[in-house]
Amino acid sequence: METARVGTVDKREQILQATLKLFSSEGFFNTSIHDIRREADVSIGSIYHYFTNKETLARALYDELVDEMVRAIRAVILEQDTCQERCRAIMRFFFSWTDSNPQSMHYIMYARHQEFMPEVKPICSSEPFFLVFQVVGEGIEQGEVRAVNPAVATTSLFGGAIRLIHLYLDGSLEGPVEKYFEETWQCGWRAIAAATSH
Amino acid sequence: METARVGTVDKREQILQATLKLFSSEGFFNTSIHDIRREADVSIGSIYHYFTNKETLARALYDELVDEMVRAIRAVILEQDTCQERCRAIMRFFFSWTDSNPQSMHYIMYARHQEFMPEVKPICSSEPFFLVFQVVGEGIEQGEVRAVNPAVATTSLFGGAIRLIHLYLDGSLEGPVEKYFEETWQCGWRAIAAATSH
DNA sequence: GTCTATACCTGGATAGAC
DNA sequence: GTCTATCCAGGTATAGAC
Repeated sequence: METARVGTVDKREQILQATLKLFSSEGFFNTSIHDIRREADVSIGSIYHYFTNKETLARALYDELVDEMVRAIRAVILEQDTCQERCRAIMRFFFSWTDSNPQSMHYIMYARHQEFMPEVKPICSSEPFFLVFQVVGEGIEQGEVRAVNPAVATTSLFGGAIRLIHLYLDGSLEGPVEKYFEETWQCGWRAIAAATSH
Repeated sequence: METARVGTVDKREQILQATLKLFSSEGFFNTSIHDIRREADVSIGSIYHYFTNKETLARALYDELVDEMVRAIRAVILEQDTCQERCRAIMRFFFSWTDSNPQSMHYIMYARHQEFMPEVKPICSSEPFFLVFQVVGEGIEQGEVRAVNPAVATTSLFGGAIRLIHLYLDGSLEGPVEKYFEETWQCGWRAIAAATSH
């Protein structure tokens, strides 16, 4: 962690950036260490100095991005009070992050992580999704959300947004994706809102 | 196409079945031709007799499954009259197909096809999804569905279902997935139904 | 049409100089 | 810490017998 940061950007970060670019556009398996070496403009030796192998590199990148997402969701939960406000802010974050950082979103949401990181839990049962699941679960308890299965409620609320983001990341939908936010949110919330809420 | 089918199951089919099993569980890149050879209990020579290369094999499997899906959706469209009935039947098909044929569903919906079939269109812009898109679009024109962006309407209606199916295929949700159908459908339709419809 | 044996090469990882 | 050169396994695809 305490690598020198003298003037030039540190190499570790350089490598991670190149990796993100290539993994998100070409995929893990279509990206060789040699490709990363070229893109990052470092030597193979440096890559293996900072990361023990290709999988570790993928994993480090994944963990950083998941962490970033978790921090954002946690912040939202602290700032907002009701389930509705929290979910709305979380969905907005997904949209704005997609526009500002499509590669990160692509890598985190789209890649089949288990195919190259056997030990990692599927993204849908990882921490960010668990947080969202909890928020929705509380909404059910409070009566803000209709009494349906919590998994169904969560997927029904966010499924549309995620699907739309996939469509965009695929190139099947023109961006910026934020312009679809309001409508998507309205649909999602309508799907699960308790009768009193709308 | 006109391969002999004398008594024993033809080898082409044997190979496709083995491929489906391995690709859906291990992924395209983690499955070698040798693995397929072993699983299908044929020789490498046979595989290359029926398929020019690994990518062609993946593609043939993909095309067959997409075709099956398209036929099912087409049948639904013929049988049902309203947008609501059609969408409900299509969603039901997704759920029941997931239960009866999880490997096919996994391969068709989950794999990052573009990573190994560069020329294939992303699944969300492929024919089955286009059919669904059309059905929803007509629903908007007929006033059955609220006047929102058609892409938003389609993803809002089916996003929850697809997400839930992913969750199940990931092993994050216990099956059979059909038990979640009714609730998921209600949420999905509620998301986009015109005011008069419910 | 089916098989085995093998050619060939990509690409992950290491060695070791600086 | 950074680099280049190199090793070597694994995997796709082919050759050619039967």
